[in-house]
Amino acid sequence: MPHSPVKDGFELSKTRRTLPMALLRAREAVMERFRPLLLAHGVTEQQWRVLRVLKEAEETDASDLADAASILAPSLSRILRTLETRAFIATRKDPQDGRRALIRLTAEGHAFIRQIAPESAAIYAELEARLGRARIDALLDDLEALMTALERA
Amino acid sequence: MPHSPVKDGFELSKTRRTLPMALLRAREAVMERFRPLLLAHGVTEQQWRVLRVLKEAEETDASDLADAASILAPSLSRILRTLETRAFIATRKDPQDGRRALIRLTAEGHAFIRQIAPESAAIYAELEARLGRARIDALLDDLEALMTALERA
DNA sequence: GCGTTTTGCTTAACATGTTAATCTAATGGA
DNA sequence: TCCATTAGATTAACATGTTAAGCAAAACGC
Repeated sequence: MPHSPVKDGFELSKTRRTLPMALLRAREAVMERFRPLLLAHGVTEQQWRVLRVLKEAEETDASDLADAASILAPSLSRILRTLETRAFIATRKDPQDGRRALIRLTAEGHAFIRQIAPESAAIYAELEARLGRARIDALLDDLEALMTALERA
Repeated sequence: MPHSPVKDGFELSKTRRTLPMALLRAREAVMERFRPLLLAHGVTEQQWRVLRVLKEAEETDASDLADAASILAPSLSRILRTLETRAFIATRKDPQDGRRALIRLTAEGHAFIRQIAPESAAIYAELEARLGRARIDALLDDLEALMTALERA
């Protein structure tokens, strides 16, 4: 029994023992291991997320991309501009809907991902080795369940 | 069996099914509920974290504060300037170590927290009601364990 | 069909995240 | 003591987070 929850329902919890803080710290502990790799290749964490999502989809519009990468639309606008400058992505207007922007990886974008993927996968494999695949899977399931439970107004 | 992990150890996982993404999305799902409150009171999430940490400590130096609030030193410098302008905190030099800055809440800072705390606690209580106290505690323990397992070079 | 509303995206403005550089105070070593 | 090193904090520069506006295209209502 590692904890003694002393709370009457009207006070703030200990900051450290709250979902937002715990999730933030845990994520930070994980990301810490990937940052050197990303920095060495000159991409931000968010740019890398966008590239990975694009790799998993042939072509997407900005909204789906933003949702899949968990990036807000304004940030995505800037990121896409950057990635287009580096020629990693190509953009076109949706012929069916003039408002939508369709985005896809270029050959350079694919090549860039191929260049980083092995190291990234190796880091993740090291995480799995240290934490255990089963524990990670269970945690991912729990997080998924949490989000499902929170879905609705 | 909700998932079929198809991975040979040399490819990237599906972006959505990774620890960084899952932790980010879960945190976002939780924070979403607190944002309206913080916005209404004119504080950012990070400023609120700093205030809460300060409330739990009589007086701390900037380093401990940054660590406890999971905020990097450069961000904390700017945040403290803002909070000092609003007269929520007071700063002084450590007499024993001229490099350290000691920070504490002012009466206004305490009053501000008292003003928001009930609503914040209510939102958290609603989270607990929806997710179950047991599940949240288990998740917090798992996240703590994850960080412990990742501690070391 | 036409004006209104909604949707997809971009800009703007300000706060924070992130890395590197800087500056001052304390520490260590000769 | 003196100098080099280290530690705590700030500043700088650029990218992203966040909210609010703005803009054009599409959908809606009559």
